[in-house]
Amino acid sequence: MNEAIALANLSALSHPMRLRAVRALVARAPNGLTAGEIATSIDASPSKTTFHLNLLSEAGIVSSKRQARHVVYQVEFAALGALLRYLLEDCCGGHPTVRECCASASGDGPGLDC
Amino acid sequence: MNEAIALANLSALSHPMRLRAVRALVARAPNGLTAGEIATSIDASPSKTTFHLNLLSEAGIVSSKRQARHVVYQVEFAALGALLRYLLEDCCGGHPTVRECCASASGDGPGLDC
DNA sequence: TTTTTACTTCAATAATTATTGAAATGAAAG
DNA sequence: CTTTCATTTCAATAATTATTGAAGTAAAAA
Repeated sequence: MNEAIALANLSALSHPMRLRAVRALVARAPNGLTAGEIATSIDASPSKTTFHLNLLSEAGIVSSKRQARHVVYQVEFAALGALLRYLLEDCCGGHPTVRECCASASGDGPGLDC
Repeated sequence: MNEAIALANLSALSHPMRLRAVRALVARAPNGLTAGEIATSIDASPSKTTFHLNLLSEAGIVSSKRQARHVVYQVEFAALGALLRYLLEDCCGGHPTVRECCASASGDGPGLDC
């Protein structure tokens, strides 16, 4: 992970349709969803969906493979993990406040209002 | 944290100057930096710097206060923590792969290549 | 109280990003 | 081999975001 990749990742996630697409894919992991299913779930036209999925794909946040007439998209958890790690470690300097927000998400730390 | 705030946060971070400004502020936390020092450190004109700092400020990622002739900016770690938590928990569903990338950033988990 | 320093605002322009809808492609079914 | 389905591509347009530089504001120094 480096600045350029992190920026591409952040840009890719910073659009409502794309963030929703990612969440839909997370909900259906590890099987993924077809482009058409994603289009339906985010209520977007086919070309719009392709446009946004391409950005996510170029950023490495999703991958795709053709299956017969469908194209199945899957979320790349490792890419998201790398982005979060970069933000936490390289951008926030591993600051305790930030680290504890991530830790408290797993229910083990003290309850913070993150 | 909700989708709209998360999107504003992601947008705010997805510009090279803004991400660098945040990193510069993290490096100087908790004291912060003046607008002029930030401008110097990211090599930007005064108005450009104000423009970008305003976006970060509106997103809640930085705060500012006037001190004599200077305006001192500080990074809001809680906001960054809330964003990371939202991404980890609400967007990634707390998926182990993502969680472990954050955990391994603190050096305690198994070494993953995040 | 004029000048200097530090920063912000504003309006014009440039650049990037997003949307639209029609045409094209790839793959299977008839 | 034509048709249908699923998706992508493309070109035109719209919308948003970023840059520029000049003018304005706030605070302290001269």
